[in-house]
Amino acid sequence: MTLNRRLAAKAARLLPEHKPPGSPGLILEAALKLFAERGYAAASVREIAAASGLKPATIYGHYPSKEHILAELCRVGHEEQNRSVRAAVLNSGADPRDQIVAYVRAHVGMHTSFPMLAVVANAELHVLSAELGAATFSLREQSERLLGEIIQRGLDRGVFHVPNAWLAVAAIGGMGLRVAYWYSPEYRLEPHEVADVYAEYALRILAVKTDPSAGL
Amino acid sequence: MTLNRRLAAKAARLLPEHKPPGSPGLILEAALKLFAERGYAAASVREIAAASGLKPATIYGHYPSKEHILAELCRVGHEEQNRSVRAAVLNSGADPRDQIVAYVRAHVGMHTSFPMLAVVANAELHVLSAELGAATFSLREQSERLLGEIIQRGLDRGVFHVPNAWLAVAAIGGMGLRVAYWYSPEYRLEPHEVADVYAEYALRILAVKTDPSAGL
DNA sequence: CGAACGAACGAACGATCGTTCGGATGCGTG
DNA sequence: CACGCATCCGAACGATCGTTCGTTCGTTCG
Repeated sequence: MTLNRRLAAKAARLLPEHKPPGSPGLILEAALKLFAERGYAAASVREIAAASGLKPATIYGHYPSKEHILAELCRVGHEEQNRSVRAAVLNSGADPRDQIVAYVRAHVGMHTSFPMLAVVANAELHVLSAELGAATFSLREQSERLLGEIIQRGLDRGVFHVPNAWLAVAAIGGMGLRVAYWYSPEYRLEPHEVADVYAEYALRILAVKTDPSAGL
Repeated sequence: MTLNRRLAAKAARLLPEHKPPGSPGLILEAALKLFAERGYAAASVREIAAASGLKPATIYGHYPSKEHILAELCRVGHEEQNRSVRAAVLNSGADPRDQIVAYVRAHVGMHTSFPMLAVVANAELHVLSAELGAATFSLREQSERLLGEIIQRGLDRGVFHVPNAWLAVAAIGGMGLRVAYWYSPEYRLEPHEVADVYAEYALRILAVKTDPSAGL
């Protein structure tokens, strides 16, 4: 179970709208897999090239540097996460409880659907220079603030009960983040099962009074 | 807030009982800081040597390889974590609820007290060969199994209510893990505050019926 | 047909990597 | 003083790193 691998997922996955056509897309996909499995610093441009069916020199015809490839992956990952949770919350009505459920479901869903993208976008982000990471930092802050605002609204309305809104953000965000490392499609658990259970956990953390007849 | 750093902590911390005297201790401490901030692959032996006040060649008089230094840090980190949670649980009586509180408090306490050690021991573990990582893997599995057994006992006794014990382990463990990345001693939050709140969150995740008069 | 162009490549650049080796230095013990 | 022993270091090893340069190739378009 606890194997000597960084994450359980074995295949890189990139949405068509985030994967440019042709060689740039192949490069991005190969880099995603290598960055996720070995880490940015331990993955060489030569390995990325080989995995893309190209030669190292060709990479630089499509990306100015190795760091730019990482920056693109981080941006894409955070963009997908931000887009996902924002859409989910907007579709969930005005009740903070529904919004939390929508947010956590989308957040966890992102980490089960794109585990490699999530791992790279979060664990390798610190490598980026302030300039190359600016877009990603902004997206990350947006998502975090959205969760914070939902929780604050729930507190103001008296439907949530936690001593510290920020600690709830950290706890709910943190447990979702970790999913990307252990989730594998060949698991006994379907993505929606994980998402549903984690959404329930989030409600419990926030001490929402639930219908006892709903059972476990 | 969301700065371009891997973790918020700024100083490496190593318990005296885990820090060998003399140069080996200095090397271990310097490597801890560099591995935590930049990652194992991005930190060079020359940097570790400079930070220890030594020359690169001297490192190899105390450790056979760079990987052995990481292996030692991972082992120390997981040993401290394992020792801490085991002691806490043993001191907490037979009630699974008390055991969960003790476990989570110790677990979170480890991540606030030794954030760099926790980050390195968890995020860089995958680098180690099966041989060099064996001791660490064993400790990690022990800790995880202990948490799983506590939760299972609580389920059997009917004091916990979750649909899936493993998902609860993942959620509770995951939210604690993440603390090491954002916690900083210069925060407004004391370590015990974080630990107490997270212990409460764990109880809520497990749907323990608490005294409503206890407030938030 | 021939000019223009983007994509891909072979080869090499300087830099840095982990690591090794032989020797210098200091110190406690005979 | 002479010795053994551990510590430390200067210098260098081969390997690999990210990146660049000049060129070749196939396609497109006038």
